[in-house]
Amino acid sequence: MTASVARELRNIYRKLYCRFGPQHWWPGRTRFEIIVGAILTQNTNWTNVEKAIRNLRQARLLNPRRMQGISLKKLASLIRPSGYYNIKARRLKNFVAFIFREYDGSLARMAREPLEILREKILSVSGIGPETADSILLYAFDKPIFVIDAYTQRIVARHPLVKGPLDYDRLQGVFMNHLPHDPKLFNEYHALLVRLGKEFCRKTRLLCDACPLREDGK
DNA sequence: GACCAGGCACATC
DNA sequence: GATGTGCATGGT
Repeated sequence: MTASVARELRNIYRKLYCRFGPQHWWPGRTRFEIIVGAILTQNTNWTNVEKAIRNLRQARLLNPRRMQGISLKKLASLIRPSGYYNIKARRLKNFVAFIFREYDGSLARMAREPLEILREKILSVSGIGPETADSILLYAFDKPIFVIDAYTQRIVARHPLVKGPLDYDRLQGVFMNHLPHDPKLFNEYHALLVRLGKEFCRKTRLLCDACPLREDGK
């Protein structure tokens, strides 16, 4: 743990918060809706996910019991706007089956599981990788874990903060080893990084002059 | 019409 | 262990 990295991480957070304000994440009404959103947003624009979630809400499928009872084919057709709908339908089914197998269908019971054990179990569900798992842990269950996504990787890669490889676990360690383990902070920080990424750090664009991190970045 | 979006599993070398 | 590929829609 180096003091300079900790200082810079706080500095970045302060700049982002001053520039963008609170992001009010996750955009979901219930724990289950957040879980569904986390799976549906895999490599997909959020506006497409909103359409799919709207369909699920209209069909009254935004609870584990009801989703368990619907056919894979019907579920896939409802989430079609979110893309990869066949795969994502299976992933939703996998997760629902997991909730019933491990927690008798109770998200409240699931929430009582300690972070490390819960993360391990969620990661064992087929279709749930580290980002989806951590999004669920942080945003649905309020567990203190930092979510790393493509935006975060791009932003850090273009900022002289971390040297060396930027794989998921290492990057997550950088944030978690230098910041207090506060779910509220992790929530806002990740949301702000996504906000920054959407505006200034797309795949083909470098940080431009208007970027709030520009002055101490590249 | 190309590119992109809040990934992941699986095949192949 | 690293790298490549399939999965798919809708907005810019």
